[in-house]
Amino acid sequence: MSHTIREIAQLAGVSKSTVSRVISGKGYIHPETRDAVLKVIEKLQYKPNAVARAMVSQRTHNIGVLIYRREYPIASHPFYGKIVDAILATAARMNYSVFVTTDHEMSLRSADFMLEKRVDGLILISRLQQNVIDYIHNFGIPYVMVNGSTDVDNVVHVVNRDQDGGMMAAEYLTGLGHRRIFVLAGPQTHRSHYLRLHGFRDYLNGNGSPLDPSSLAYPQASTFEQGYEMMRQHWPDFKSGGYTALFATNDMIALGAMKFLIEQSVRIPDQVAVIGFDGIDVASIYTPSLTTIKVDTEAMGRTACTLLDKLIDQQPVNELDIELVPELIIRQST
Amino acid sequence: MSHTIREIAQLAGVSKSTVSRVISGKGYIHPETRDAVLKVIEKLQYKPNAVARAMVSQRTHNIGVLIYRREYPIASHPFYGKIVDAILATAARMNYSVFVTTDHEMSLRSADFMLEKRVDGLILISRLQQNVIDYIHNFGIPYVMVNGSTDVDNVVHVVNRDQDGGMMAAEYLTGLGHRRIFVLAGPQTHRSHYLRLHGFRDYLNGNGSPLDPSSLAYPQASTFEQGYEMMRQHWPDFKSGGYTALFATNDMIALGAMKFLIEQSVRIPDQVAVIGFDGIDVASIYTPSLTTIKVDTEAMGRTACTLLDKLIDQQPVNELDIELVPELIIRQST
DNA sequence: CTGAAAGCGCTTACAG
DNA sequence: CTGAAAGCGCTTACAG
Repeated sequence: MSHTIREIAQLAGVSKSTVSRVISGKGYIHPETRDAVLKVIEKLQYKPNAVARAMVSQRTHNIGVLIYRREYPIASHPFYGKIVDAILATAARMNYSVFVTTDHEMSLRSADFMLEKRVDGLILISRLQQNVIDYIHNFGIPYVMVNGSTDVDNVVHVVNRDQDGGMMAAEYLTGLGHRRIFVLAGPQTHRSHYLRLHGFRDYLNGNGSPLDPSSLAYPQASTFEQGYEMMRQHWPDFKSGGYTALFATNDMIALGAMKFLIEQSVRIPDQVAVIGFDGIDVASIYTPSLTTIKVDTEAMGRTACTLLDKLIDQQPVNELDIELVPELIIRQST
Repeated sequence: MSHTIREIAQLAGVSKSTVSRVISGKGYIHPETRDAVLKVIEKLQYKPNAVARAMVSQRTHNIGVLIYRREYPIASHPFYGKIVDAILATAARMNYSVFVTTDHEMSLRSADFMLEKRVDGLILISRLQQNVIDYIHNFGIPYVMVNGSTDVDNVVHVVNRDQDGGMMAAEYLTGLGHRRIFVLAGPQTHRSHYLRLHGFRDYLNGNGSPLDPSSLAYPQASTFEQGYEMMRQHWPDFKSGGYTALFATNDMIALGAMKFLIEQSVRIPDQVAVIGFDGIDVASIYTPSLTTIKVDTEAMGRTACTLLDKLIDQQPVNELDIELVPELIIRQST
């Protein structure tokens, strides 16, 4: 079982204060006293109770990750899961433990959970409801938003340069000689899908070959199933439209569409080149592997952690909007 | 900012004890007093400090999930991530918060982390080092093992019936008429890979068509890359061997091998049928989608949580070895 | 260099 | 039905 500082003190023949001092390393202490105490600690495998420590220091060394997800998956999400992984790794390095929670009910319950637990800070991922954000904001607890859509002033946002990414995709396809490009754009209420489409469109406009509305379809969700379904619905138009390339505003949609194309015996990339966005793992192992604009999820998680730590420490944070640069990854599909 | 029970008491004109009682709902209390207190609580958006509560109740309502992973990913792992998701969902329902940690250094550091945090219990996933397990065991904290390889007595284990799953795969392929089956078996030091192979082999033996050693290859890791690579190495033998089916002891290996086969223009399932094991998401969206023996990861996570809760509550747990039944999912690859 | 005391924010008997 | 007191396991001034 677990021991207390009191037992250690008794066994070492000193006071609790002394034990506390040798553990914290603060204040002077006689070497012999220290050794005696250390010996007892070692023997009893004593570990200071973090709860008691948090109580007095008003610091839990816990951070909470709150992800908005209407449904499964949460942690294992191909995109957000990577951010969580990066947070986990960085947090561990900084000696924080992390609570992972989801807010699927769009309620305040999950937020309450964290707030009651007295985490030192929060990382909010994805498009949480405004009321949840306001709620957390009012609590005055430090937090950082990752890939969020909402504009709250004076808050640290970590996002991807989605518009630039859209332009990169357009530039790449255009450079490959493609002139007839079909686009599958996910829900435009999502900041990412919106910006990616706009970047793509802007580039084409600037290039003198604007995107025709008939070359654009909107899957209702950014899922594999919707990508497949949308491609199926637009297949007749696609075939007769002379398209040689497909851009989807995320990998899952691209993959779904690609599956449909393969099933129609379309040769990729010979007949149709396909490019996605996100850079999830599946994209790299698919057959053909998917060319994509990769978001630096590792940096997102890492940066979010680092900044949150600064906020917790009340250190100044000079930049509030951190924008990460995506990268074009060329694979078999183009 | 956050308030204390003291402030609430003062504003409501009662004692701290009374406030505590209306919050906990324990003991009698005059309706008017209750209303007055509740009003103040509501107005101040007061939330009891969970740390202080944990301190006195000796219950944190936190559980820790410790996953063994030599490297990335941790939470986003296609298989373990699903278990984590199920744990997250179940834990939330039971009012537990969950810490997610990994043990990649095979050290005791991650365990210490949890132990100091005073979680009420631990869920250990995958093949943690024996010393880590012993260490945790000695601490006397309740824990449950999921998909672990180690045999510790008197501990709750939640596992998949891997041997049965292997038999199911063999039975299915045999039933389809396949007689020449090639097998890619992941590291045999892993309990799962070992049992899956044995179940498969046992069935074939019982069926009078034992597996020839030349029909068996061992990828060094249970990864996509290794599956691809092993298939590539054995391709000459495979081609000349008249094989009509391939069984891999997990989906990632199967997928990697399948990619290689597709690249050789092998038609799946017409020329070669492929079956994996695990039931990860990628398997269902691949082209062709992969037939597999699906492990009930949802039940694993859920069961682990439920049992851990019982252990924490000191309730009797009648069964120590929980074995989940896998399911054959037939898809395009067979 | 060391110890006694107060306090972090709660809950839990114990009186009344 | 309600309040005062003790205590959960630590840390932090304050004396000495």
